[in-house]
Amino acid sequence: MTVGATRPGGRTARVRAAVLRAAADALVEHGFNRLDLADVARRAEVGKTTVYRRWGTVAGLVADLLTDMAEQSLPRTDTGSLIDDLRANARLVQRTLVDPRQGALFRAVIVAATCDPRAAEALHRFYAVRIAEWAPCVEQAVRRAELPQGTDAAEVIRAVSAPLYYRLLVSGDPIDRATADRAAEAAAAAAHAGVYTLTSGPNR
Amino acid sequence: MTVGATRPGGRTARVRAAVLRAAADALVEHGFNRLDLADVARRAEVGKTTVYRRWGTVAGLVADLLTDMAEQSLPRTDTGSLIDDLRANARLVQRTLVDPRQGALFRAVIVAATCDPRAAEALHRFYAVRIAEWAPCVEQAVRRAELPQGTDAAEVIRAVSAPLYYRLLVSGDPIDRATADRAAEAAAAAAHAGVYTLTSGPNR
DNA sequence: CAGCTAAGGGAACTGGAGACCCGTTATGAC
DNA sequence: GTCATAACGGGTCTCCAGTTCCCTTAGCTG
Repeated sequence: MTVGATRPGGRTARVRAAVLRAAADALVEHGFNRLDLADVARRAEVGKTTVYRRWGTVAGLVADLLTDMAEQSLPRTDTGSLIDDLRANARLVQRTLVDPRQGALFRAVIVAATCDPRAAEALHRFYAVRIAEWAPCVEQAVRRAELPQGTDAAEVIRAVSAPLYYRLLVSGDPIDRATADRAAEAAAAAAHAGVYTLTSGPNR
Repeated sequence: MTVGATRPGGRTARVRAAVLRAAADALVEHGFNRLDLADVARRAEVGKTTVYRRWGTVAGLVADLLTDMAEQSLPRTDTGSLIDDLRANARLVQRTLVDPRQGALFRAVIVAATCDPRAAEALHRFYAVRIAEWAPCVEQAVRRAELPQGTDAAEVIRAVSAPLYYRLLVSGDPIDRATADRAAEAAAAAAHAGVYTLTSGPNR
């Protein structure tokens, strides 16, 4: 029974993988708003109809791509020093955004998120996962009494990435290693000053 | 003579103003990638052909809109205290991004910049102007010896905005007044720590 | 291994964004 | 005032993204 059950085996998964890979390629080449689902289908060697039926719109496809991206994660460093961990994180983000393929892909998915609620939700989940992954290095610094009690770990991690994304999307300034290091140092300095404590304001 | 001279008088300027206003309205309502130049023409009560001829593409229109936006500027505060100036700046940005109309417009123009080089250049000019406008309050703090010599004023101002734009575009977290104040305090703390000095790294 | 059906694929169709043509209007020079 | 022409505007055409139709293929079940 339950004849109407879904059928996730073999072909379906293969098609999804091929289409997502093709979608990433196409996003890198043309960007979000020049993306054509027929082109994605051609690259994936899959029927155009299939792409339209399963994902419907460009934004829907990007949302699925983001869900897929959230699942594959990079291990964080754990040097035992807050500033070194933050610098490692900043440099990882910097390398990602500067990389022609990855950088273009991130720009594209961020654009998609501003255009479609599903893509936005997928993007926010993606970053929530990434931030949660790196938060422990701040929590450990608090436990080591390197940072004030009650420091918002997620907020510190966000503070590291923010200047890099700001340059990528807003100001257009170059994103070099020095920028990444400065972002990490700024976040550490602000955290030390107690700016990111949850309960109260800064204790200066 | 120079009969072939351009003709910027009366009608041309009126048309430009009407089209730019209509474009902003349409961007706020539909966002960048759902924007239709024919729809803009209708709103501006202007011929569709005119819009296509003068601006060509959606991105070109947005680039011109940004040029126009860069010209009208808001006066900055000058309280005589770095943290108060930065807080005022942060709150101004916060109010702008949270405002339904302004927030949507900024999202749209940032999206446009990721899709088109001309729009990107216009956006970067826009922010260069805004940052240069607020840099003096940091320079004064340096002169008052509130901040280390050689502090990169523009970088401090960017640091104030970055967390707010990061939330708007990337993480999707709410952008409230507390966020703005924290951004200002973090930038001030990092600047005090010497993170933004041009010549060397941090002097901690 | 047989058959049921979920999922994929080819091809024709359609609607609307954007390009083009050519007549009309208003600006600026004299 | 009048004339040359830059700029506007309505109507029409084209082309392709997205939809629909219906047939084919391949996963699961027993």
